[in-house]
Amino acid sequence: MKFTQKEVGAILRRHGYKLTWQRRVVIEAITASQSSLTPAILYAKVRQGHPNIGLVTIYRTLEILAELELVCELHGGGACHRYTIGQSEQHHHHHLICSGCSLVTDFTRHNLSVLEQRLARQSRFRIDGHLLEFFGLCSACQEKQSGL
Amino acid sequence: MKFTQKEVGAILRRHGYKLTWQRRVVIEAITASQSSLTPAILYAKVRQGHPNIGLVTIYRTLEILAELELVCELHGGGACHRYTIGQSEQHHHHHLICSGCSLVTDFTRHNLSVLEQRLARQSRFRIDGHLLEFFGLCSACQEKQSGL
DNA sequence: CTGCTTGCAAACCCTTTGCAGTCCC
DNA sequence: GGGACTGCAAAGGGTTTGCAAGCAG
Repeated sequence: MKFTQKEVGAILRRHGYKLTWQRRVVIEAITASQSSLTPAILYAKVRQGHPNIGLVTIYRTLEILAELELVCELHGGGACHRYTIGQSEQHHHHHLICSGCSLVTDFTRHNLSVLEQRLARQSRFRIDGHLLEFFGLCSACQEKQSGL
Repeated sequence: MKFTQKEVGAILRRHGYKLTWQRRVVIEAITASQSSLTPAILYAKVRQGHPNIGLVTIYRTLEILAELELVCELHGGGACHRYTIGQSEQHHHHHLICSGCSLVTDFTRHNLSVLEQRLARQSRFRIDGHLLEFFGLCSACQEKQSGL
């Protein structure tokens, strides 16, 4: 399951970070969004309800959330430097990203450890991590496209 | 197999691009490198032998090479915005990247089409592509690390 | 109250663009 | 010789930093 706003806040405080209203608002915007967000988009969303927040705060909050692995950074399909809310139960999940609306769907089923072990053996690498993303068009965006 | 300098040059000309000495030099540096390169690193490498080349030319050449899919853009393990030479025989290959020296090893064995079809069915996405990278330490960098 | 946090402004990348001169084909 | 290409300089966009004021705990 994806992190809830409350969980994220609690983890922040557990790590000694203060829960300012600015951070609450940023966290709310991220957890409420089904899609991936750039700092600029997040800034715009947050500004709608809270015009006094600074862009710098967005960057600094995202930095903390990424450090605590509460958000995931996305890369594929031109989505570089976008963030989406993380998963609370398991770390090993991957993303399916819509190129149209940036909707993010998580999937966990696929296990890459067999491949990882074979690659490590063949290449003599010590493998520390991987990045797996799929991108395409979600059903809503497919309909929009065919309707044009 | 990875593209050779000659192949890249020939493909460029076939697509109507001129083969200037600057482009030759950039292509030589990329094909000769076993690792992934940022524009800045590539610029520094090329400058060693050719101090008059401009950084702008590096960017413009990389743009063309990326468009023709002669180089691959890497993302994982903090390697965002790095490039490595592409593969001539098959398009479907993935990368194993060393976090220490940026060495890139290609692998082709793994087939994601089964997973892709299942995901497409479950999510109702039309899947257009994917990104799969592994990162870790190559054997040389493991030895360096243990020697410290 | 104390020190972390914020917002502003400025600094600081990295990357792109405009333009006159150059060079490949 | 002509049009694509290059290099310089400047503009542009995104991200980070310094600092005084503000606020959570």
